[in-house]
Amino acid sequence: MPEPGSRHEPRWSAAEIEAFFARPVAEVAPDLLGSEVVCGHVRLLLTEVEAYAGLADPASHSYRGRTSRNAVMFGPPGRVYVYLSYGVHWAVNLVCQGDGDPAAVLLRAGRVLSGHDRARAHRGDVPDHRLARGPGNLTSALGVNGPMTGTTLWSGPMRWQPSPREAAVAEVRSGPRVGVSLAADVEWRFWLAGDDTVSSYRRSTRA
DNA sequence: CACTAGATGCTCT
DNA sequence: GAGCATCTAGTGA
Repeated sequence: MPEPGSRHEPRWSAAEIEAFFARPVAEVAPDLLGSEVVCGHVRLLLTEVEAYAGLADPASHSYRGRTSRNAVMFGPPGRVYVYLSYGVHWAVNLVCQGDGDPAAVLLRAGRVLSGHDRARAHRGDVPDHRLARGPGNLTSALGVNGPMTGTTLWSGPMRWQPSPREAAVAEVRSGPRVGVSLAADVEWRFWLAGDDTVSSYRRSTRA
């Protein structure tokens, strides 16, 4: 939780956060690099994300319409969409755009800024740069889980704040999304160049 | 480091 | 039943 007086105290209101995520998902995704999420005692700087749109994006969970799993994507922006991947790992998305226009950004990797001991308690004995490398590892490090789906980024268990103004913005790279068999060449994966917390690219064997 | 194989169980057809 | 928005351990260079 942010402590008063620290540089991590909230800078944006709920309305400002909602407006940030109300934009087109492919614009929001690269803007998230360098911003921070907090859950429990773990704080993370985002280093790798992927954009998923709706009806125009065959790789998106919302492509084939609303289901019980993806319902949150169809709601207002600034919410958390959590789903179970491969029946084993939680993955977390931030809902973008607006009501009825489903889109979200998948959080793929981050650098743990504080709470290393808590993150390691969830993840086991791995080096710092691997604590939150990969979508499943990221949620594990943060302690994010399924029941958190639908909560807001300003009043829920997982909070988000933009990059500190003084933060030096590293170079952003983009490329195809990891592991998708449809729209496998759409370059909607974004990461910070040269960062060792970024996961490695794997193309779907079906693509 | 690069690459591969197999476990895993939920979601949707 | 098919297909996963994945991970780790294992191999070999």
